[in-house]
Amino acid sequence: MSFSICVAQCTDSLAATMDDQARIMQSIGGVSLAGHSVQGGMALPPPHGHDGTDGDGRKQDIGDILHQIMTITDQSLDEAQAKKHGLNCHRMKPALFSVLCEIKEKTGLSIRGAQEEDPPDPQLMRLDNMLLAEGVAGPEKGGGSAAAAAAAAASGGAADNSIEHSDYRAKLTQIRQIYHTELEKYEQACNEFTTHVMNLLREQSRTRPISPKEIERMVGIIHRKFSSIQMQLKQSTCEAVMILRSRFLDARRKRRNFSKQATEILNEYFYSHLSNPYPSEEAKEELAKKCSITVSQVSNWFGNKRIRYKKNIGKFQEEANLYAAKTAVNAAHAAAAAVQNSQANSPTTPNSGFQMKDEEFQLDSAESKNTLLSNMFTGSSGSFSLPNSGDMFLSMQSLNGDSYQGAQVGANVQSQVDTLRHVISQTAGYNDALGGNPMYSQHNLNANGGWQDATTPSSVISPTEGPGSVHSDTSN
DNA sequence: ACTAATGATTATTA
DNA sequence: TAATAATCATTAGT
Repeated sequence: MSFSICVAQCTDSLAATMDDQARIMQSIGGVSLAGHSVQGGMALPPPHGHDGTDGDGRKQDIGDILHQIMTITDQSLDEAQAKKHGLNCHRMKPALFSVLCEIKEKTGLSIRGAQEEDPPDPQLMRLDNMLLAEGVAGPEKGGGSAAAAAAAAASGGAADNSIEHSDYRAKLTQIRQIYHTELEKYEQACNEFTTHVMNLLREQSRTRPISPKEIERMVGIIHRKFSSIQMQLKQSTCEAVMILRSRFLDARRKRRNFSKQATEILNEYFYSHLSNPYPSEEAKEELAKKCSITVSQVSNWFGNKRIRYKKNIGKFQEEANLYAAKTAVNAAHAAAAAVQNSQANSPTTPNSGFQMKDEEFQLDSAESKNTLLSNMFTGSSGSFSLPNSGDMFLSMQSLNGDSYQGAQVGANVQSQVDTLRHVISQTAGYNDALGGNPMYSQHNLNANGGWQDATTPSSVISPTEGPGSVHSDTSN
């Protein structure tokens, strides 16, 4: 028992100085023997047996033996081996052994309640889960930083974003590597230590009674000690990951403005779908591809744009006009191409896709304006009522704006557009000419309330109210 | 330096 | 769950 305590203490010191195994290994021999002698001292006479009643030579003999045991560690290894051999062959050895067995029996220090402790430590589980989630533990995913770098290189504009990402991953890999090497080291040390202790105990079992169960228990103690060290490692690894993560999150706040081209594309889509600026998932993907940004960036952009547009429509008038004109020109080209091809339902040019969309947009916006008008008259225009009252007529005019665009396109095209419209309306859930993607989300149908009320796609012709007009809203 | 613009994040909502 | 609204933090124009 005392021996096991000593070993446990040793493992404590081991936790402190993992690197100095040899020293610990050595010390364990010394301490254990010393501890043994303490226990022996309780039941047996002291080494030199100077109790006055000592008339018996046997006791002297035992005293000598114990003394030798005590001093065995002070001698060199060879000497000690020889002494040990001598002791083992001593005629008193079996007697001493049986005495020890008896003592052990009496003191009842056998393995009691070996407490098969295996309630998985909740904290350890938490740590494990977190490490697993963060990709530190568990299977290596992806090609690590190499794959990240490759992806960054491949995706052009998105590289900026990925560079930071790969940086993060590189650091994570570093942590991961350290974690694994340390874990391996611990494992190895644990095994070495266990075998060492087991050998030691087996060796000692020749001089004192040690049951296999005790050895097992000892191994259990050692393993528990090592797993507590492991937990420390896991804990500090978790901390490191958390720190890295927080830094990365901070870094992620850094932003870069999208390229002019990207904003152009996004704005084009936004203003040509002003009545329902909610791109479907597919549309988002396409926009993301075109702009070399991620889908979530597209979502962010539209979220921001919608809210900012709605907040201060006046401010965006100029922009709206600009893009409306642009799309009108596009539509004109597309329509012209459609006329030339006179193949309304098999659009092959990229522009024809736009043309269709524009057509749809115009329909939409006309409708939305109508609903808007009725809403306005019933007095349900919400926060925009005051500033928009002036825009009312402009909104009406913007209906003409459509026809204005049509006029721009050319009256002769109008009939063709009409046939197109027919084709479109006939083709239930028609697809985008570009990739067969449905460019309109279902929001088209059910988003009337929120957006269209607030939105007042104002006149393309008249840039009436300047940006600084009296919109009650005060932007930051 | 100050401010507007803008991309991203967070909390709330339907 | 996606959209909104508010807010943060950086960029960019003056």
